[in-house]
Parts: sequence; C-alpha cells; structure tokens
Amino acid sequence: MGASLEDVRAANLSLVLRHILVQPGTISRAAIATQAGITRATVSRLADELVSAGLVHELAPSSETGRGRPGIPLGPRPGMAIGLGLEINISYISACAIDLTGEVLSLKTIHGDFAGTKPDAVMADVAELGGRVLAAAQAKSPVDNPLFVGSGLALPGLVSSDALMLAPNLGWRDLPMASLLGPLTPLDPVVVANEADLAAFAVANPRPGVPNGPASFIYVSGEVGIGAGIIINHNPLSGAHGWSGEIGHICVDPAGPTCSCGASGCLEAYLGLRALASNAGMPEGSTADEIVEAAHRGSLRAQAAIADGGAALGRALAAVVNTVDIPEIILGGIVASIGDDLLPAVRDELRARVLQSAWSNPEVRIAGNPANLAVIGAAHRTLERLVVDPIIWTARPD
Amino acid sequence: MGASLEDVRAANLSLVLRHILVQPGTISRAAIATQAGITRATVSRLADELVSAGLVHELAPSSETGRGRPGIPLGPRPGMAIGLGLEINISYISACAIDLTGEVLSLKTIHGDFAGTKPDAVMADVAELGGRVLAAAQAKSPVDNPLFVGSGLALPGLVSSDALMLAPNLGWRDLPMASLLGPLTPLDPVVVANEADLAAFAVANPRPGVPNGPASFIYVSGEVGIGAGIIINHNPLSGAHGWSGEIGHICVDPAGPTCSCGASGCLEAYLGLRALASNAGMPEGSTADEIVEAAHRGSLRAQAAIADGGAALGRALAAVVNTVDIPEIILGGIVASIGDDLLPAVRDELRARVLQSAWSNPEVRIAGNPANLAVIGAAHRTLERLVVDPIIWTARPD
DNA sequence: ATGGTTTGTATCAGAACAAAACAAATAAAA
DNA sequence: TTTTATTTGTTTTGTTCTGATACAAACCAT
Repeated sequence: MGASLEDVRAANLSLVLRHILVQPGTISRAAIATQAGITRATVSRLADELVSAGLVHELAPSSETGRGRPGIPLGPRPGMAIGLGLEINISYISACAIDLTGEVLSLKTIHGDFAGTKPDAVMADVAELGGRVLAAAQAKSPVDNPLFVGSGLALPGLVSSDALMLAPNLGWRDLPMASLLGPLTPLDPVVVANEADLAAFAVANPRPGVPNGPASFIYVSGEVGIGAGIIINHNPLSGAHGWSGEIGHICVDPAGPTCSCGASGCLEAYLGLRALASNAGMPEGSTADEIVEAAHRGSLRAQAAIADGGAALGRALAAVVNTVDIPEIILGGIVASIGDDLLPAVRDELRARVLQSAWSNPEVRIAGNPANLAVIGAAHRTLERLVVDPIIWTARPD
Repeated sequence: MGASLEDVRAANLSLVLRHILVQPGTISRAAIATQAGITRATVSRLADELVSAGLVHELAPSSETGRGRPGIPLGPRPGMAIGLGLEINISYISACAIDLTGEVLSLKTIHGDFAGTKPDAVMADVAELGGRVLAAAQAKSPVDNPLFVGSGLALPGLVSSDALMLAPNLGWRDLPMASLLGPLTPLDPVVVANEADLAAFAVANPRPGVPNGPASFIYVSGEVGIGAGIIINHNPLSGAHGWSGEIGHICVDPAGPTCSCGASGCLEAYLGLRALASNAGMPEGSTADEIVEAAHRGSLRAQAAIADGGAALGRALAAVVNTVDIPEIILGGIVASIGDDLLPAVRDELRARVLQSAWSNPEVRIAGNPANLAVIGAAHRTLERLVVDPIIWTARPD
C-alpha cells in the first residue's frame, strides 16, 4: 500500500516512544531529538501526544547538574499499558501481566501434568488464570483505568496463524485457532506463538520495546522436546509458516536410536528429558537435576548420556549455525540445568563443524534466568504491538 | 533515524516503479493508483518524474478496447538503466549486463581453472571482462547516455561487508574488500555476495524488482562445494554476517568420511563433486554428467554414490527445513544435473525427518535454468538498489 | 451528434516536518 | 548580585508531501 503523511507521524511517534523506553526517566525531549535525528519541535509535539495519552509522563527534574535549562525527564507511566502473557506447557500453565516499564505486575503458575489433556478444558483454565492475573494487575496499578493491550499465548508446538498444528508432548493436534482461542475471547486480541520463539523474544527484548539483548542468537529451550527461537539482527526468524526452530528433530546420527517422531537419531532422542533419563539408566520421570546429580555422584551411564547429549546438541547447533549464521547460543529450559556439563562437548562440536568458526566461533552460554521466559516474552510481544504502532492507542476517546 | 516527508515520496516512487516493472507495458497511471491505493493525482506526479528521468516511458496505447478514455501504458525504458553482474567461480569467470526490463544486453564467460589462482590477477581479469561487457551493453542500448547503476560480484565463499573470509575451493582467504575490489573501481559501486545467495535472488526475482518467484525456498547450488541461498517471504536470509546457507558442512553422519574442512561426515563429503567421483570409483576430475552416465550404464558404485549423496542431501535439507521452515527446495548447480537420480532419496529423507511434513512437506524440484543464475542475480541485485530507492536516480543533473 | 465513462491533470486544502525565532530556566562569569 | 552564556521547550512560519475535487481529453455506445 502507498505511504501517506500519517505513516510518517506513526513512525516518528514509535521512534520517540522507543527512545523513552530505552532510557526511561533519564531522557529529555531535546536529547531524543538529537539522538533520533528529528527536530526538537517535532519531538515535543509527539512526546506531548504520548503524555496526553497517558503512556508517558514527565518526571521530576533530575539533580544531575548541567549547563543551561534542565530538561524534563520522560518515562513510561507505570501500570498504564498492560500486556498479558499466557503459557501452556507440559508441566504447568502460567500467566503474567507486564506494563510498559517492564515490571511484572502479577504472575501466577499452576503446576500439573498437561500431557494428554483436553484442549478446551485447559484453555478454560488458562482463560480463568489469565483473568485473575489481569485483575490483580489492574488492582495493583496506580492508574485508574489501565489500558489492556492484549494477550500472547506461548505453546510448545507448531503454531501457524490459523491453527495449532501439532504440540507433540501435549498430545494436541490440528486445532483451528478460532476454537482453540474461544475461551480466551475476554482477553482479546490474542497473539499465539511457539514457546521457544517467545522466550527468545524475551531475551532479545529485556524490557518491552527495548531490543537491548544480544542482536543475533539462538535460544535453546527444552523439556521433553527440544526447540529453539532464532533472532537475527534483533528480528525473530519465524519461517514461512511460523514453524522455525524445530531443532529437536535435526538428525544427529542416522544410525542412532528411533525418536518418538519415527525417524532415527534425532537430537531429541539424545537430549530430550525422557531419552536422557533412559540413556542414563534412570527411572522414567527423572528430572534433569537428578540426572546431573547422578553423573556427579559417579554414574558412568549418566555421564555418558550427558556427554552424548552434548555432542548431539553441538552437532545440531553446528547445522543451524552453518545454515543461518548466528554468533551466539543461549541455553535455556532443562538444557540450562544440564548446561555446565554439556558445554565442553557442545563447544568442541561447534569448533570442528562450523565453517566460519575460525573467524567467528559462536559463543555458547547458559541463560541467566530461564524461568518464565516464555510467558514474559508473550507479554512483551503484545506490548511490542503498542510500541510499534502507538498511534492507535494515543487516539483515545476522551 | 526519523522519517520525513521525503521518505514518503521515496517510498511511493518506488512503489509506482515496482508496479510498472511487474506489468510492463500494460499498466496505466490509473491502474497503478487503484492497485497501490494511492490517488491518481499522486501517481501521475510520480510517474511523470520517472518518465522525465528516463527510467520509464509511455508506450503506444494498446488496441485493447474498453469504455472511456484509454490509459497510456507505461513500461521501463529498455537499455536505460544498466546493472552489471560479475562472477568468479572455480571453473569460469563471467559478466553480464542487464537493464530494468530484465533483458540481458551482454553476457560473456571465460572458462578456466581458477582454483589456487592469485586474487589480484583474477580480479583484474574480471574487471577487464566486466568493462567489455558494459561497453557492449552501452553500445547495444538504444539510449544515448545509459545509466550505469553499479555492479554485483558473486563469489563462492564467505563474504562479509568488509572482507572475503574464505573461498575454500578457490583457495582464497582473508582478503579485505578494499584490496579485493581495487581493480573493479571503474565499475563502482560494487555489491559483493555469496554465489548461492545471488542465484537464489535471481530465482526469487525473475526480473529486476519483480519478486514474482516462489515466496520462500532454498536454492541449492554446488560444484566442488555445496552451498545454498535461502529466501523467506521474498526476503533473502543472510544471517548475522552474511554467511548463511553453508549447508555443505552440515554433519550428515558423524561416522562418515573426513571432509576437506577437517570434520567428519559433512554433506560435501558425499555430494561434493570430488567426493562423488571418488565414491563412484571414477577418476578425479570426472564431471557430474559422467557420473550420472556411469550409473545409468549400470555401475553399482556410481549408483550407490548417488543414492548416498541423495540421502545425505535429504538429511541436511531436513535439518535446514526444521530450522527455518521453508516449503520449497530448488536444486541448482551440479546438483541439478544429478537431480533426477537424487530426488527419490531426498524426498524420502525429508518426509521422514521434517517435523512439519504431515502438514506441509517441502516440495523439491530441479531448477529450470541453472546456468548463469548467480551472475544474473548479481546484476538484478544492483538494479534492485535503484528500484528500492529511485529518488537518487530521478534527481539527475540536466 | 450526444451522452456516458474513464483517464490524466490542475488546483486547492490539509497534514506533517524543518527552520528559525523566542521564552524559560539554569550555570558560570563579572 | 547582576549579567551573560547555554540549553531546553514552545511558537511561528515555510516547505513539501498526499488527498480531494474539479475539469479537460479521449474513447464507446446510442
């Protein structure tokens, strides 16, 4: 479609808001103008618009002394715009509400075993949980009528825009979006995406609208299944249908064990939680921590299982890096808990197999805070919609 | 940077030009207006600008009869804007000149063995060849003073914006762009990219500025080495440094033969031309066609080599598809010549190993016209710069 | 011929940013 | 203490876009 003058204003409004979010409470209109390359006059007009919409407010002048008239620091108004994140995973469902400052206003998790459950019942539970979290957030917010931006739903599976195709470990399949999201209608609009992709989004955007995280990285997430979210130059790589990052079924050894997907030697057949436990000679249902503990206590089988898993992960990641050229890998989920023991094997494989390794060998590190990353990412994603196009929200009826 | 009114005009100018390029010689100002969602008045102004810059011209009214005043068909002016493509490969160097209509005005190739050559000597040869091709194109052009847009250089290796890191089969390494491109200065500005990426670009854009090809696909290219160019939703996936698509070194079997890169079981160790010949029990230097012929004549070793190569390719591509979610694969280069014999094994592996295969099994097909795709893509890429931002070229001194 | 219809252009109004001038608030200097 | 310099935020004016509207041009059908 053709561009119009309104698009210019929308783009600049978003730009101003972004600059405020990046340096909340410390940046003045004039500073935004110089940093963003717009006139002070224009910034002033746009900033006033954000202020009068309530998204941004003026703070008390900082004591920081300087020459000339001191600027008025701008910052996001706490509790004004609320995004809701929802997550369904194998062993829990959870919901969290976050505002534009990035503060988690409310976060609740219900543990349980959701493998093989009925989608509509679980969705109703999630809707109820989300409603409670939203209510708690609104109650906590200092703002009278907070703006509910919408919700994001993280699922462990292949999600396209019109249906959930497959969530193998939940046992869910071929659910049209409309019926799946039915129970969530009070929380509309809902954005649905893969859990690993949203966790990666959270890493890339430590606060809503602030792409301060690493520019390009692979976030590896996993419990029973292994998935990944890929960010390239601050942009999520979602693929043609939104099904990117399914690294759990990369073939690591064609002579390897049969995977639950039917193929042989998938990464998941080495590093998935069930496979890992079985390879370590431990009872089904063992946790990652128990396996690590067994290895540290001297179990040779556990040590071998972890070493094999690390080599498998390294080989799979080498394929990914050769394919999409990414300089950093962040391990999350259960992979993070085993991480320290996996790292040597992973790094060895990467060094040997990545063509670019002599110039830019990918760094591998363990996520600092893997807990709740996916729900948080889901909430950030809904807020991102506001940051990208604040013009919708600034034109409020009054 | 902030958006200004000029950006709106630039965007719309590009949009109008794109619509003209998509339906050359058949589209009128009014049709562009309705299709692009801009006013007739605005389209008229922008189109006139393109006409007065010489990029577009008005054609004779078509005989196609309709109600009301007939529109004036617009089309790109043949021979006006010329982009130059250059390519260095193992067994040839070539250059081609293309105009905005997509017509190849001149194309010359010099065959030879460029493995282990000296970069500066080869670059000088390429510059000379490019100069001759450009001169021939300018002579052939019906326009008095054609616009030279710039050149694009396709290389078989890892190219970043500041250096050619590695071109294994040329034996080139760590060449800073400045010194590499020195001999090409008369052909500035030069865009450098990987050969497979540019071939994929040519497939995605059958004519300059016309993204009419498949929306998302992987183009597999290969001679001695195997590489790929990946397009997602009409956009090239270039990775963090521009080194994406190095699928030749995806591990296909950790117990497999040692590759020239030092690792074991790389795809290239099965499907690279040298590996294929050796596995087929044929003399070094055999061509792909000779190996196929041997297999058809009944050589079991050749048949096995091809089957193994197909399985290896399928396994590697499955990893790629699981990672980046692409619904179509196009085989080019020598892989295209063996293609018919590879397809069954490739498809089997994909069906078994791609998680999404039940919903969207990637189609595999052989490129229709693999010859010269990379040079053509290089030329298209330089012309793309004009199409994306024609404002630079419409503001000519007069 | 005449009317209807579509195209292309000309004119004007509106919207947004840029440039410049100005008022306000502070620190530094006299 | 007063003055000056400096920086901020706002106001005013000018420029440059697109959109809306009106109109002339060119064709078909009656």
